[in-house]
Amino acid sequence: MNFQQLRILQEAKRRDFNFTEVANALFTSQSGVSKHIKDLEDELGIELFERKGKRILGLTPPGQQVQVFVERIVADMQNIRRVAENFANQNTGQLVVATTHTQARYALTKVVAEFKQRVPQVELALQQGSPQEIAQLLIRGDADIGIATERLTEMEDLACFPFYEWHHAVIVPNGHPLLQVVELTLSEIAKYPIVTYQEGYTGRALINKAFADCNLSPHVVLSALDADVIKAYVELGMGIGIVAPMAFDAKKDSDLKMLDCKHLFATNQSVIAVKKDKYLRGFAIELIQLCNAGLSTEHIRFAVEGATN
Amino acid sequence: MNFQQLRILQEAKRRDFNFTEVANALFTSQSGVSKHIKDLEDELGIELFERKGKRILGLTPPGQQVQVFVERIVADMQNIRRVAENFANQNTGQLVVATTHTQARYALTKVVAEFKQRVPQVELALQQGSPQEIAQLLIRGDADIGIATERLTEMEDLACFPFYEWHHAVIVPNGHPLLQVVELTLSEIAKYPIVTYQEGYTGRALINKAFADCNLSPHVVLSALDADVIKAYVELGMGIGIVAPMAFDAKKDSDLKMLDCKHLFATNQSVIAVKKDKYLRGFAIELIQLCNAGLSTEHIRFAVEGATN
DNA sequence: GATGCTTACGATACCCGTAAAGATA
DNA sequence: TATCTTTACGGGTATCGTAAGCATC
Repeated sequence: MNFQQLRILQEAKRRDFNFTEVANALFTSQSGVSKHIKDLEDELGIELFERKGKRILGLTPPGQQVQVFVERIVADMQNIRRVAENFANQNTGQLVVATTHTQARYALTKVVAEFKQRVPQVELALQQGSPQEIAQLLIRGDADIGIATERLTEMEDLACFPFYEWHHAVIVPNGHPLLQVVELTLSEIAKYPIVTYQEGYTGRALINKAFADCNLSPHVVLSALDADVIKAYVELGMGIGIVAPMAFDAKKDSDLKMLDCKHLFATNQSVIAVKKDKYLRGFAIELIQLCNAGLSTEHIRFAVEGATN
Repeated sequence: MNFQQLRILQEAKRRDFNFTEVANALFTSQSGVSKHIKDLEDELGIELFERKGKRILGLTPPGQQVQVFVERIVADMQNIRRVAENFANQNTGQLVVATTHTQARYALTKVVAEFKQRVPQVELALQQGSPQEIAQLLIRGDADIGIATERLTEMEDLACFPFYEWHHAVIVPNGHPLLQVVELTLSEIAKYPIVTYQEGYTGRALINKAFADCNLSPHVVLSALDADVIKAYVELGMGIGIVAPMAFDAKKDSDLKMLDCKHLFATNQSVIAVKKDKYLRGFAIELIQLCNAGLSTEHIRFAVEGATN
């Protein structure tokens, strides 16, 4: 048994058991992959892959159980490398932050600027995606830190820390009749066509829920991934927008007005997430603390690594 | 990075950083050990061992952090092997049960007999030791299942299941004045010289505590590891014995009488312990269920492996 | 016929062990 | 001086990649 064999096992599952792709992904030859797997199967005395002649269909039951440990071994190897890098080059390296457009564009700008000033040598990569994609990236080990508003807290394998709370706000073009309304209500809002986030993004679920709880079915004429798109269409008069308030800039968005709606929508909790059992380099913890200054290094490490026991 | 290097790291810590011993333990050469470590240090770009010239003193801080992951990787390799064996040879293999004399001699006899009948092919090894030694064996992965009365539940890295409960009993030679006493009390017992278990064994702590709580300081004339020794000296008239009741056999021990003392000593809880994150083979779970029929396979697996998340 | 797994084989690199050298107590 | 680590070197083995063989779709 050696590491290459385990890496191949892991990659095989991720590449849908196509050994050719596995070989490419690991920069080696098809035949090597094939042989490594055969060797491992011989050594263990069991078949790891379900075969139909020379076609691989999937994992056998023992193969599935083995896979669980393989994943952890490969992750731990990376942890060892990360520990070493952390000591060898204190403040150089790569940090991959998986996040949504809203966070990257508005909430994280200050954090990123501050981070770059503190550890300029670190190559910071903002990887954008949906919350589900962010979770995937974290769990597969392709991203170090995930930041989003939805779904991350539900994942068993992620450790989450609070980032900040916010409420959706309504944006309307200048001179819109809603600006005359004294007490804004959901039914008032529902009278107008709405432009807001796609399902699964930036608290859209809470928007749906707020209306559903009042038995209202608003007319969403357009949904988009980010507030910039939403604002553009609101400016065009396609409807009123429901966005995250940090996306509104009174100066730049002078053609629009924002209406506060704290009382109408439930609280959104943006969170910072990390895969459990992952070794975090010093600057990764620094970034988390820039997001939430109340988190001590010990607390973060314990939540992430202490979960082992 | 390869497995041999990690095995060497692990063994180095266990052998107090004597590379010569490490080489012997792993059936390889000194020089190989040295080179492997150097290679790994070069690859990681850090020193793992604190050196004074050519003398190894211990682990560097990064070395200590690396060690944590090394331990888990090596354990997971064994888990993979165990999964494979479990599927390859359903009911053959080895099962190491670490336990104390009391459990091995009295509580486990039925369990072992039943187990041998069910899976005769499994080589069952009863490894005797103190509760502390049992915990060590489990944590180092040298034993699969631990059974004892003390200290195992306190260990963070062990998953524990209840086995059975019991209370200490007093044994006296035939015709002993204590047999005339109607209501047995601790102060009555404390009048006589006592023969009982050594510190750390078979609930001795609870015996001490019971007397201490009553401000009594009994005269323990002899302490021994097991009840057979204790009974022998009670028969010789050296004093009265305090033992686990399962050690008393009215027929065989016809020279002795047992006095029930449920009301005098606190309850002892015997437990079955397993190292967390360890893959248990089918017959290991079977043995646990023979000890405690109320435990489902799923419950056991979850307590041991599910603790990962 | 195209894709994809397996087997065969030769070159290379890696690992191991013997032996000598260097360092520490 | 005895113990223990490091370095040097040669033999053996395992790994890798090219290429050919052969199922599956």
